[in-house]
Amino acid sequence: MDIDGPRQAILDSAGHVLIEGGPGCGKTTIALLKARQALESLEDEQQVLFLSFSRAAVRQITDRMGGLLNRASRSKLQVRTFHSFFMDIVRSHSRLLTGKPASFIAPDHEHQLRADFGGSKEDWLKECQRMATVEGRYVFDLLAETAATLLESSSALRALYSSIYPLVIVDEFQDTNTDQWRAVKALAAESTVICLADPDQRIFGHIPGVDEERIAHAVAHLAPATFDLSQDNYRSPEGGLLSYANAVLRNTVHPLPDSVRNVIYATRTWGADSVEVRTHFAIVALRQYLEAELKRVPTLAVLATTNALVGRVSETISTQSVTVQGTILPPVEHDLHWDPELAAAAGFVVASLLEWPSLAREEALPKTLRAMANFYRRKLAGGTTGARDKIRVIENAITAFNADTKIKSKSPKILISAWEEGLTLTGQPVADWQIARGVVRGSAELDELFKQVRLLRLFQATDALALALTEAWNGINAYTDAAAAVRRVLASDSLSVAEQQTKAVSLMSMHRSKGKEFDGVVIVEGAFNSRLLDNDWDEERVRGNRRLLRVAITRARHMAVFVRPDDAVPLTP
DNA sequence: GAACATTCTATTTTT
DNA sequence: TAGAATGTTC
Repeated sequence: MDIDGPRQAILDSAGHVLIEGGPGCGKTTIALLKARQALESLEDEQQVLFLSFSRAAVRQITDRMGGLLNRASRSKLQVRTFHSFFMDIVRSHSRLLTGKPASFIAPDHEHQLRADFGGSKEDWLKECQRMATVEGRYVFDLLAETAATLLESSSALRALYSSIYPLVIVDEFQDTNTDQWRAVKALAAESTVICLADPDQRIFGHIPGVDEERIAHAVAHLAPATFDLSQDNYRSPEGGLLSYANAVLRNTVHPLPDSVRNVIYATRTWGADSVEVRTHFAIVALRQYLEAELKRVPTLAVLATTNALVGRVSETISTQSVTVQGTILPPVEHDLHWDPELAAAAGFVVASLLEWPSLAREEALPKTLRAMANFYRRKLAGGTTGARDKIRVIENAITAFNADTKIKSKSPKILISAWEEGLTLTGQPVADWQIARGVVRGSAELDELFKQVRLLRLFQATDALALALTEAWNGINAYTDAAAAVRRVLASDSLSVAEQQTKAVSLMSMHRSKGKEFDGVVIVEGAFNSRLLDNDWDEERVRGNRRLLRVAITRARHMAVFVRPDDAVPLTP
């Protein structure tokens, strides 16, 4: 990167700084250079703090750091998520507020507690507050608020953190929520703050506390030196992708550049011409094209507005597809970036089956049914209200089973007759897993479980699972405590794709793609939901989706392919 | 009380 | 297409 006029001015400025600019303009790079410069004048115990939102973003920044900073500098630059920074503050100082040592409630545990608690959203928030103040137990959502309150209420604490971190860099500043901003503001009293922002990448406005006016707040409160790098583009300088993305954002006329292609499907057809198969086709074609252009294996992202559509595409491209013209599309190996908890919950049901041969009927079946009820608890926590009925039905079945009265519902009946038939396991984990998985079929509920369990493969869990199960094999006919063994594997970080080497093809929601980049992206639009634009939407929602589209298009370095229904609304006039 | 059939509707999320 | 809401049948 050239250090031009504005960049030199950033390096020379002494007070708070606001750097604005679009995707690929080099905000992060100049911030890292600024950090490198600041590090030279720091005392031994002082560090530079770089705050971002997700672990994926932290990793991205850390990777970038490698080329710019030497080892000594890197160790003095703390790149962290807001959550981990706030968690440290709460852990170390929350006694000031509650007089109790702090402990934390992890998200999956919170889901469980939430499902057991029942009650409305407001009641649950009150309960979280109560757990925090009375018991010193914090759900993750309360970390920012608590840390901000601590920093605001204790000048000694502010002084302490500002002395350790004289320079604080805040990434994606436009999406900070009220509490994150309160904490930053408190630190800004004595530390220098650098905000990196792009108002047009504000795509989390729907989250409570995220405010359209955030950048204006910062300007009013910090009076920062402001720099605009929006003219620069280091990501896709030749392809016209950024200028097309900006035209989509502003709804202005723009010719379709060569680096943007459209694939159209018929709204009312299924099977060979469905969105999923057309997307499969687009992925294969784009991969082939870019591989020839770049002479290497390209990285691709498949993006949609909803996780549901992303999941459907994942399922389709996992197996061979046949297009309407009869072209055979091979399965595409890929990473699926989304919450694996539901798949894990389904996995526990299959795991419980692996214990069957060594357990008594009275023990085995309730265990499996409870695992099934837990699967629906997880769904309930995710917002599917219909899951409540399913849980009730399963619990009724457990009661009836224990009382030896007639069971009415279908899924428990299927499981019971599967038990009667007996399950023959071999000691080979992979084969046995498939045998057990095969039992989970035949009713709407079991089929749904089966679908979810299949997704576990996409979280790269199979190797770890097989290993854990090998150890759990009792040498005769069953896996001892298989459910617990599987739980250990799935609960460990082995499922978080972020930690692993990424595959060439990644599937995720557009929101998740923020801050990442790929050689090519496939942007998928659904026919019934997951629309990119819709004439029925109000202006606010259209503006929001145009920002989201700009983020999605600019993830690509070389090419973006749209898969859209034939009645799609044009992106530019 | 549970299953099945019918009709209507349709964001986004990190730790 | 999936999910929710509602109605009908056993």
